[in-house]
Amino acid sequence: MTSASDGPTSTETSVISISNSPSWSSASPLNSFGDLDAEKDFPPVMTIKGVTVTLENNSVWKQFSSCGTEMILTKQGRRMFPYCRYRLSGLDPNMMYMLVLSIVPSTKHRYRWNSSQWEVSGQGEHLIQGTIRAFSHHYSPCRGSDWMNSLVSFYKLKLTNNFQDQDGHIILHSMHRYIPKLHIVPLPNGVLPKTDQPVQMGPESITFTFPQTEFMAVTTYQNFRITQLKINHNPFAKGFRDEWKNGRLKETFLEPRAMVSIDAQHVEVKPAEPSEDEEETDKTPALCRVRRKKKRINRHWGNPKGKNYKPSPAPPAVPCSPLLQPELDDIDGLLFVSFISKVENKSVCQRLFIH
DNA sequence: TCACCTAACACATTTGAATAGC
DNA sequence: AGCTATTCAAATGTGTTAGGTG
Repeated sequence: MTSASDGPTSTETSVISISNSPSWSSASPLNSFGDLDAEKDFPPVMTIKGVTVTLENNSVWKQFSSCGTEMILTKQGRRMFPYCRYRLSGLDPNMMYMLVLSIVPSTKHRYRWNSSQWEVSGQGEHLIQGTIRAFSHHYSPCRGSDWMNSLVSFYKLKLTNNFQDQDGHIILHSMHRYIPKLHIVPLPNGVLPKTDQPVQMGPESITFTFPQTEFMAVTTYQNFRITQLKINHNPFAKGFRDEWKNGRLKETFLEPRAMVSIDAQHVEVKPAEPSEDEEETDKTPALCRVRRKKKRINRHWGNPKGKNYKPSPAPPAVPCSPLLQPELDDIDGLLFVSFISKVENKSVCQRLFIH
């Protein structure tokens, strides 16, 4: 296997020519957009040309998409949550493949949040000269057998609205809708293209798009229900969960006219993400965004576990390809291995050329 | 005034170096 | 000396929110 360091570094870019255009998607499961197909149950498994890709954390994506997924953009780059995690099968075990994630606009419009839902506010920003960045999995290229033996997680991918970004993050426009696309690019020679050389996606290349992963890029969360889901699912936001339980924020946020009933299935918390433990989500009535206009609260977060708190030790790793340095993902009580190197965890960003 | 953006903030988690014990 | 376990601090990832900008 080629180590991650063999690929382009975070500051290097290459160009991938892709024959399938972003094709403005009309399909959207986003309730807050008022789409008719919001109730569709998008399958977590797709098979194209004998290659099957499973959206491994589909249950979480479904919960988010039912509310209208939002992803925060920051200048320094923000990780996606939920992130794209796939399981692959049907690849040629001995063939080398590149796995690339691109995030393309799913509509031509710019949006604005109007009390309880998104509405079109005008023409969307154009792609700069038809090029967008794509995130190459840092173990690319890798043998088909290696990709198939482990989960493929893109959780290192970061989103930014900084168009001068030099860190290799995916650059998006705020208040625009996007959808991630997974590109599987076979490399018959096993040679990673040079960073300044276009990577031709031939007819054997495959692109997978899961409609439930569509999201709105924002700089501040607009839909209160999304904030609640993020807090409930993301371990790094655990510190905010108590606030929902003790009702302080509930009282602060809730205004009768803004309340929207929340379906029980939308707040159901399943242990699907690396964190998810966990107690049932508060059945807090959802409401549209109400910005708090009050003095900053001097909060006492207080770690109940005290200074001596130690995170639980990582369970034993599931055997995987000896070529890969495993990283554990704890999902649904099971352990999976994803291609993450603690040593070489540079994000690899490439430019994707769309014809 | 409004919509949107930015940066500082406080917390949780992760990571790795330092230390102790065997 | 070498290995393992424990402790601690720094780095990083979160959502919050006051204030800035156009």
